[in-house]
Amino acid sequence: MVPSFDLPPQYEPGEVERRWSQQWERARSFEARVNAPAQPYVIVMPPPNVTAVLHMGHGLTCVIQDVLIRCARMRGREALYLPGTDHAGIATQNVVERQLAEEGKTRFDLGRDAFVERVWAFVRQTGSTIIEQLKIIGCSCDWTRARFTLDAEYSRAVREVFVRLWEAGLIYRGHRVIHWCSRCRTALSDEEAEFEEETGQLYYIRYPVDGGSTLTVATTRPETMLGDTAVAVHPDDARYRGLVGKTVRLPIVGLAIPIIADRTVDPAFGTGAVKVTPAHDANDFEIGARHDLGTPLILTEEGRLGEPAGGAGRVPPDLRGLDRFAARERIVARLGEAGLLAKVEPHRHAVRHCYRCDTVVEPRLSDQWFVAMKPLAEPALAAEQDGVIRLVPDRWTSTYREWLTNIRDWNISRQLWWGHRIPVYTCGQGHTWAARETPRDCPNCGATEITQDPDVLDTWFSSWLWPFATLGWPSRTDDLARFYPGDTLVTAPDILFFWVTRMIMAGTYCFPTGPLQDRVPFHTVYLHGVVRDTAHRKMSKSLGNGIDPLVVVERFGADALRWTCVANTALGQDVILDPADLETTFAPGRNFANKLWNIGRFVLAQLPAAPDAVDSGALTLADRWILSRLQTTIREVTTSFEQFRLDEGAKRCYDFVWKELADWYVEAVKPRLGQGELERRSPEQDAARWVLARCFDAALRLLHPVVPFITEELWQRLPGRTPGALLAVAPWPEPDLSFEDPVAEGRFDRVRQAIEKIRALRADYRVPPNARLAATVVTRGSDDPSAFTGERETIQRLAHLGSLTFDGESRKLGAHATFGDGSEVFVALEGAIDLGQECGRLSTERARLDAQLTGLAAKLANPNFVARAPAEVVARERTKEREWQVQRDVLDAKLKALGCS
RNA sequence: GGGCGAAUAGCUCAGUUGGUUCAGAGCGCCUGCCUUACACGCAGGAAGUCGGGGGUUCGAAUCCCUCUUCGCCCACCA
Repeated sequence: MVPSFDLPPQYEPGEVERRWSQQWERARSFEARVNAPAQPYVIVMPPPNVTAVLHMGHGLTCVIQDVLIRCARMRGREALYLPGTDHAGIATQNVVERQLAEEGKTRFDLGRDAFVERVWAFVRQTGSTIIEQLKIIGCSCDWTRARFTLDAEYSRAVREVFVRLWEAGLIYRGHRVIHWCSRCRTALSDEEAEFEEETGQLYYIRYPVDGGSTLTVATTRPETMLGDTAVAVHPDDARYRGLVGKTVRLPIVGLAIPIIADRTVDPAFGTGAVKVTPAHDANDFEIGARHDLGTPLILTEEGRLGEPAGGAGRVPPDLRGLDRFAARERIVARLGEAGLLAKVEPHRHAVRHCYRCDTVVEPRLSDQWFVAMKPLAEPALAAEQDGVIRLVPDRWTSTYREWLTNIRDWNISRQLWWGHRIPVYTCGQGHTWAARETPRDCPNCGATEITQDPDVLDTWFSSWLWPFATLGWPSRTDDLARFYPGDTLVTAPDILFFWVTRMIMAGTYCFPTGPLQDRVPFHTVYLHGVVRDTAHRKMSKSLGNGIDPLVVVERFGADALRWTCVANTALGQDVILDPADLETTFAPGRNFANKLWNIGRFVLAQLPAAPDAVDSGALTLADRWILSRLQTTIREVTTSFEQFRLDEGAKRCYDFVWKELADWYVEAVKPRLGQGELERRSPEQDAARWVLARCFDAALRLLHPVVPFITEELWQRLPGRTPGALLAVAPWPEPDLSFEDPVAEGRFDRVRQAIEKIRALRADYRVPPNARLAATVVTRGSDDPSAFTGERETIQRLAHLGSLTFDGESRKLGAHATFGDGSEVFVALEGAIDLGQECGRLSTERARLDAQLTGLAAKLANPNFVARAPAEVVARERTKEREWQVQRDVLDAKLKALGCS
C-alpha cells in the first residue's frame, strides 16, 4: 500500500470551494495595490443589474474574465478585476412596480419620493445577491472596490459628464417622435427598442376625396388614423397626380386633410398612398415638417386613445380611453361598417418591442433630451482605425464601424423615477441650465423658485462611464492614475452598442488630452459567444431553458462549471449547453477535477521524500520525456491564453495532465518507486519524485486560472509551502529550455507505441488480462536500441508481460511499428493465442493496404507532385510508402503463419 | 433589403497561416478489466464521401463561386 494519507478517493468540492473563497478574501489576494511596482492589468466587470440573479450568461462572461485576470496576476501584473452592479433603471423599477402591483398599488399611489425610497430598500436588501454568487463561482474580483452606478460618488461623475456635454452644446432638447413604451411609460433609445419579426395585418382604408372618388391608403396601425394630417403620394406617381392639392375626409373623424406629394413615399408599397400621422411615426413627422402639417397626439402615455391638446375633435368620445389594440379593432370594425375598409392582408414586418418588458413600442412625439453623438463617435472610430482598440474576433470591427458611422443621436431621458435625475433646472423666468450641484437660485436672473427636470437618465448614461467613474473620476484619484486606462473588456456582443462603443466614446470624451491610447478605456475588446441551449436558443428565464449556475455548483462544483464554460468557448463562438442533461454537460469538468485530485493523492504520497534538486544524469527516458512535454505545454497554454483561445489552453492542460502525466508518466514511474517504501532512496527514485513534483506543481499553476479551487487545495498540500503562500498569486511557470528534449520525446514515443502494440495484440487475440505472456521486442534501425532495453520494466508493467526479451533479427507473428527515421519495432507475443478468427480480418486489411499503396504509388509517379511539392512532403510520402510496404510484409507473414491463403 | 455566423463521428463541439499532432476531443456505443491515485476509473475498439455542386492547386475540412438549411445583427418601407 502507498503510505496512508488523509485524502478521500473522491474529490468533494463543496467544502473546499467555500474555504478558499473565504481564504482568498481574508488574504486580500485580489485587492489591487496602488503602490505596487508591477504593471497593472485591469478588467472591469460588466456590472450586472442590481436585481439580477446569477445566470449562465453572467457565469460565462465572468469566468472568461476571471481566467484572464488570474493568468495576468500570476504572470506578475498588478491585476484589478473591478466588480459592481448597475441600478438598471427600467428593469429595477419594473421589479418594484410588480411588487407594488401585488399589493394593489401603483408607483403613483406612493408618490415619487416614497417610491424611490422603496426601490432603495429593495436594492439594499437584495443588491448583494449577485455579488455573493460571483464569489461562489470563484471570481477573483477586488470586492473592496465594488461600485454601484447610483453611489454618491458615481452620481457625481454622471452629473459631471452631463454638464460637460451640456456646456459643449452636445445635449439638446429634441421635439421628435421617439420610441415610447406604454407599459413602462417612458421613452426608449433606438437601441432599447428591439426589432422582432412578426406577421401582422396590412389594412387598406378608403379615404373619401372631397368632390367624389376615394383614395385608398395602406397601414399596419389603423388606429393612428385619428392623428392623420395628410395623405401623401409620390410626386411622380401618375395614378394620383390629379389628386395632389385636393383634400380627403378622414373617416370616423370627418376632418378634411390635404393630399400632398412627397418624394419619400414609395409608389410600389401598398397603394402608393400613405396616411401621414406626424405625431406617431418618425417618417411622417419628417413629412409633416416639410409640409407644415400639425402634430396631433392621439395616443396617451398609457397607450390609450386620447383627444389631443387643443381638442380638434379627432377622437370620438366613445373611443377615448380605449387601449390602442382594442381601438384598432373598434376602428377597423367601424370602417368596415362604413364600407371604407377595402381589404386586409397578412403582412410580415419588424415591430419594435421594449427590451425590458417586450411591450410593442409606440412611436410618439415628445420632448426629450438628446446627446449629439457624431462628435463623440469620431474618436471612437479613429481608435479602431489607428489600432488603439482591437476587437476580438476581428469580424466585429465592420459592425463597430458601421454603427459608429451611421450613429444617431441618443435619447437619454427616461420618464422614470429610479435613476439619476437629469440635472437640468428651470426658473420661473424660463431660464434653463444644467448644474453639477443642486442650485439655490437661477444663475441668470437670481430667481429662487426653480424646478428640476422630472425625468431620469438612461441607465446606459451612467454605465458608459464605468471604466473610470468606478475609479473616482472626476476626482484625480490614485486609482484613476494607476488603473486607467484598463486592458481588456470582455462581454457578449449583445451589448456592443449599448455599452462597449459608448464606453469608448465616454473615455475619449472625458479624457480629452493625450494620445488616444491613454484616453480609450481599454485596448482590447473580446466578444465571446452567447450561452444557448441545444436548439441554439438563447438561454433565458422567459424561455425556461436556463441552467442555474448555483445548482451546477451544488452538484458538480464551481470548478466543473468553470471548466465547462471555458472548454466550450471557442474564440467568439456561441456556447451550447444542454439544460436537460446537466450530467453530460458538466460531468467532464467534475471528472477532470477528480482526476487531478487522484493524481494529487498519488504524487503527495511520494513527495515527502522528494529532493529539492536532482542530478540530470539520473533522469530516465520517461523523466526526460515528461519534462520535455511540460515545457511544450507551458508554451502552448501561455500563448493560447494570450490569444483568448481559452478552450485550447484548457484542453492542452487537460491532455498533459491526463493523457501524458497520469496515463504514461505516473504509470511508468510506479515500478521504480516501488510500493510505499519511502525510506528507500535511489538516484532513480529521487529523480522520479523530483520530476513528479515539478510537473504536478507546474500543471496546477497552469490550470489555476480555469479551476482555481481544486488547484489551490492541492497546491497547498505540496511540501515546502511557506505559510500563507497562495497559488492564486504564485508565479506562472516559465518554459525551461534545458528540459526541451525532442530526442527523448521520440524515443519514449517508441516505447509507448511498443506497449500499445502489445496491448492491442492482447485484446485482438483475447489474451486473458492476467496471462503474463512473454514478448520479444525486435528493434531494427533504431539509433539506440537501449532506449527499449532501458525501459524493460516500464514495458513489462504497462503491457502486463511476464517476461520481455529483445531481439535484433527474428521476425515472428506480432505487432509492428515503424518510425519516421526508418527504425522499427516488432513485437512478438509468445504464448498460446487463438488465431482462428483472424484470417478474414487480416485479408481485408491486406486488401485495403494494397489499394492504398496503389494510390500512393500513382501519386509518387506523378512528375508534377515530385517537382512541385516541397521536398520534405515528397520524402514523407516515400517514407509512408515504405512503411506501408513493410506493413504489407508483416500482414503477409501473419497470414502465412495462420495458414491463410 | 444589407451584413455576419454556423453546417465535421449517434450527440455537443475543436480544427489559427492550404502539406508530418488532418480527419480530432468529450459524451454515448461495443469488448475486456475493481491492475498497489482515481469505476467521476483503466485498456482495447467501432464509428465521419468534413451540408450539396462546381472551381483554383501537384495537394482543399481549410481558398474562390454557387445552392440548401438553421441562427444572429442592422435597416424609417407605411
